Amino acid sequence: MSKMNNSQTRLDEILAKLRQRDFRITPQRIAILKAFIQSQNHPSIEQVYEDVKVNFPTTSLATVYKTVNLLKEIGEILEISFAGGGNRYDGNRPYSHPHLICTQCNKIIDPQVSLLDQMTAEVAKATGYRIDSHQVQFLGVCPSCQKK
Amino acid sequence: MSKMNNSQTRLDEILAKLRQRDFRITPQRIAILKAFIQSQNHPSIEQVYEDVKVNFPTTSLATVYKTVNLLKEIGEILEISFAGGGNRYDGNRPYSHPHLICTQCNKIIDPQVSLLDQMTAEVAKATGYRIDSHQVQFLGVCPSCQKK
DNA sequence: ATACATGCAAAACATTTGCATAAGA
DNA sequence: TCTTATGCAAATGTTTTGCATGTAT
Repeated sequence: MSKMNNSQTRLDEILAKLRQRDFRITPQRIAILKAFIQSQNHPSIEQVYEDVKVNFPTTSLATVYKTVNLLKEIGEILEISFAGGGNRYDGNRPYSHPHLICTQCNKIIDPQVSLLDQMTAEVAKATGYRIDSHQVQFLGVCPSCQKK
Repeated sequence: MSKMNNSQTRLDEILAKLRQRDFRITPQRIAILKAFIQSQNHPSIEQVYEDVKVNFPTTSLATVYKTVNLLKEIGEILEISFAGGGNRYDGNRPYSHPHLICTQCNKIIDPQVSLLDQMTAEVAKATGYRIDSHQVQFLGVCPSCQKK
């Protein structure tokens, strides 16, 4: 199962969902979706905009924002907010999951965190809150930046 | 040890740190500090501004922002960012710690999370990152809002 | 007395909105 | 054809900045 096939599958899934909900498939939306799906680097709005403009120079920033909001509403994109950085987005895994952010090169990766469910349960039990989602960010320095 | 004594102690600590670093103690800074320290509710900038204006009506929003930046720089205030909400601040525990946010009434509390250190160590070991801090937010509905 | 802080207004950003036009269904 | 999406520009909201004045030290 190649990366390209995964990307194509994911794109088709989202397009199907848009059709199903009577949203229109436009070249701009396809280009924006591709930018999100092909980026493994949790891009910012601005990065997606620059990326889309390469192949579709007339696209406006407003359309990128509108599309991002649409994708958030249908649950196909995850917004990552953290103190000290602008918003970033994950179009590949649009459900709550932890991120590990290098504060020097701004790279973001998705670590495996086996204790997270247990931790969430602990908090829910201790406080009586119903917990719907979480936002877990670790900030640090990646191996490559540590060498510099 | 009463709450008032704790507040006074915390205020004195921060004032000492400001003096030590040759920042000036102004009535506005004291009022802003008190607003942060007395609020148990992780206030927003706007809330602090409104709070300060009650006793000090000439204070400007710019001064609140400048003071917040100063307090962040000297490490005496923690900025809490999360998707779907503006920034909030914690002037009482200015070090990384988890928050539990009610998405209905916007109340924020600080739960005990015993597994967090272990989780952080797990991530550092698995990825090779040096982890300096974390931002852990749980989003849900508090017991009181669940009843409504 | 002399820096530094304040407060105002303007500027800088980020994001949203209104509306005429273009284009997908 | 008919409605929705786009793109522009204006509006909104938030945070920062420049600068003259006030004030802590």
